[in-house]
Amino acid sequence: VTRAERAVLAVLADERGFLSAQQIHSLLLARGDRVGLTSVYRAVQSLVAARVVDVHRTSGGEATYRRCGSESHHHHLVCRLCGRTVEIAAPGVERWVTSVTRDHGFRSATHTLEITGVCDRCTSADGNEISA
Amino acid sequence: VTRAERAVLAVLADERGFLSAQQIHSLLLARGDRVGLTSVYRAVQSLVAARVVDVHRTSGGEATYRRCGSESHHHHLVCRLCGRTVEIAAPGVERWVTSVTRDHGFRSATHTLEITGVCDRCTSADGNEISA
DNA sequence: ATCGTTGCAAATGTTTTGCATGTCA
DNA sequence: TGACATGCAAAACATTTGCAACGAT
Repeated sequence: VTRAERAVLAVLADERGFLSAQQIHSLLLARGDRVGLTSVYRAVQSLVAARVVDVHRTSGGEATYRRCGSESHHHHLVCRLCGRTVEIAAPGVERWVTSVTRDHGFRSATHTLEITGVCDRCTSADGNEISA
Repeated sequence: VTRAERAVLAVLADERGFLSAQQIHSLLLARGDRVGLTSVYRAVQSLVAARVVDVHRTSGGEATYRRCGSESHHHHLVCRLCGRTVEIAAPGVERWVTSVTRDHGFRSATHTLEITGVCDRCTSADGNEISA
């Protein structure tokens, strides 16, 4: 557990949305933590590997991060207008993936499943478009 | 409707998966179409704006594209060593996605599911390790 | 002394933009 | 001619890596 990882977690603990590495870095500097951008990138990498942090790719292509609600395997339902995210457990999907993978002779399989749509708030708030 | 747009659509018409801009460009060259990479980028941009093409961001951060409506919806099981790909139909997963999406009030949902592993050939061809 | 962490600078890879040229009505 | 499409080269952008210096055990 490195200093940079602790600092990144401290920032993510305060924020409930997704933050990009650069935003995390700016907030760290604002707090007075002197951590390099490189270390922020390295920290989020290992936090993601440790399943402590979730990644989400914005439509602009940058990776954004937030603290996981749970450390077990789960998937995301993401609103493509406002970015609101719901964590979803999918035991049935996990079982299906495991069996179909084995049926085809594959080993060491991993999977990613992401669902994007428009959430109820954005559906009713009509005319709202992505601005950024 | 520009020449580049027509060329990109022609490539996407043949492929049912998602292709990156660079893959589209390579396929165009292979076909004999002389189109610059820049024009491919500009073409997919306007095709996306026109809602003729769907975008998907890979976990690696690159944008991939496919023709809209060509939703012969299936998923891929990809060997991360040799690249061999098996197409998989997953009606159960589709149903689950639909219901969980609706339960959370989301509309216009799309999903991507990717499974990667090591296929039987690569497992038996011993000594092969992930190099990248 | 050793080993892991740090951060600068430089490299990488994707995508965008400036600009001069080509093309077609 | 005029407006637009093209493509090269260079820029912009997020991210990764090389490497030398640092700190703790």
